[in-house]
Amino acid sequence: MDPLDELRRQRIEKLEKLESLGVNPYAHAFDRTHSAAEVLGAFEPDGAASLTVAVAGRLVSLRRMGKASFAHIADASGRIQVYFAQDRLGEAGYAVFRLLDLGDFIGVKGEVFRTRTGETTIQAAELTLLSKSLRPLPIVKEKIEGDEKTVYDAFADKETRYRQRYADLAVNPDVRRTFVLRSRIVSEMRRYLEGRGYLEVETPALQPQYGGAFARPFTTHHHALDMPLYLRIADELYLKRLLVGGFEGVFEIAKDFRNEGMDRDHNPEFTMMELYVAYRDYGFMQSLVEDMVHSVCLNVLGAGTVSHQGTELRFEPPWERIPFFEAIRRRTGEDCSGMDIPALKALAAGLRLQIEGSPGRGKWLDEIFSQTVQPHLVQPTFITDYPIELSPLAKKHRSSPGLVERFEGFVAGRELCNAFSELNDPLDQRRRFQEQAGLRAAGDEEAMLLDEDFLRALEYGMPPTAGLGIGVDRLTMLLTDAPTIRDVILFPAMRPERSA
RNA sequence: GAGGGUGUAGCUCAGCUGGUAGAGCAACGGCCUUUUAAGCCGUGGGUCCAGGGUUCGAUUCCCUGCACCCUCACCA
Repeated sequence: MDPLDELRRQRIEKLEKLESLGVNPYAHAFDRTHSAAEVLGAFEPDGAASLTVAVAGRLVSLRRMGKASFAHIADASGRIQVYFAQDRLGEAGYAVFRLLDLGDFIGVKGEVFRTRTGETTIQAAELTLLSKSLRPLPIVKEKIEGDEKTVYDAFADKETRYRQRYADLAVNPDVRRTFVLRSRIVSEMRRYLEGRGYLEVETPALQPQYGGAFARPFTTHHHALDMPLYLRIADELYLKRLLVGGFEGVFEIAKDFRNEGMDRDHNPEFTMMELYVAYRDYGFMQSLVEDMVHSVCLNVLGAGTVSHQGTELRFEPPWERIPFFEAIRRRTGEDCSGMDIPALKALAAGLRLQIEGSPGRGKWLDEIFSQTVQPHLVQPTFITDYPIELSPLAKKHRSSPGLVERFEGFVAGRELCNAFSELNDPLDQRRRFQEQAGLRAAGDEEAMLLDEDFLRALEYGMPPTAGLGIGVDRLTMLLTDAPTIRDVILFPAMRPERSA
């Protein structure tokens, strides 16, 4: 027999014994009076009144000693010790206790006391089995000495932790904490924006034509309409349509899907917050971003700085602003702003950079930037005023020809956000799309598609608008000190498991 | 996509130069009513990732495949 099956069989046998004792191994509900943490907070060892509580949780440690035992149960708030003694529970109750396994969910009712060694503990007067666990969780022993917590043989196998996140969460409280923080980060962003009058909206994830970013899409097929559909790679073009419609400030927090490589910064589906506001430009948006991110950091972590992978990141505004070409000049000593493709190619060769195919000027510039500048952008920094070739949806710079009013925020060498004064000139937008069509014809699979409906909307008229996209996963990585995006996505994309 | 690494019990890991595998925890049985990595005595548990090859013999050496991890590339 499969050894795991043997462990499961033992537990099923116990389950059957429990049923024969009249115990329902899968109860319908249990009324709690306290969480584990609340018991610890409420108990006054020297208080005159006794404290009787009902708590529920998963059995995570067990020390059996004949007719009395100690155990810990864990709920979302933490863990608390429970003392099971036959003379209190009765023989029938203790018989049920004997059939419990680590991992079972139980409810316990009883008086709180303090043990000889000083640990606040519930003396179980009643025990209710809430859910029998049939498969051994990698529950681990812990030793707590003062503030020192030692975990023995922690459940650490990354593959299993990602594939079976439920087990990871059940066993590793720090993982739960990360996802609580993620929720608070999103919640704080939402609160920040709602407090300033922005309207949260939902736009299509299934789109007849994708756009708003450079990426290959996931494609699917609508049977009833017998037509291809694409999962969105960005929200941008739909949100801008809403400004045509008269909304003056909208945002959307949603999944985007990009059919590309995966690494520690990329998951094929990821969460983006996009924001568009009328009558504003990218300068306004810079202020908004630095203020919002600082505010989120402050409200979620209680400080405006965070330690990320050993580096202290300081989010207090203002963030440094460096124009794109200036940033390259500082790193390479070269001013690329006037360079044509051969000159850029020569510079790239000098830097030992290579690009496959026959890239355009934008691609060369981007490559030079991302190799020479980006890794050095550790503290929050805005790179501003990008070359127009890189930004077909951004408005031309008001004073510098060849540039657009665009900025990207970088933190810890990673792109955090992308924003611009939105292009609202429909004739210019059409020309930019046509340039993209040219790149596409030349083999650039990620070049943008011309979107006639979007152009129609722009022709009706879109007010001057500032737009923003922030990577929610990346922001979460920064604020939770996560080294990889997989640590901030509950169920990250994985190759299929070998059939078990 | 390239290079490197890893894959052994439910979990964490040993296993030197080839001779069909060990530990701790978990599990099972026994003793134990204030323990806390509880303790003591005993027991069971393995397709050594998969498939080929070399060999008398492969967990070990070679090849191929798969998964995961790291670095680089791609993904601006």
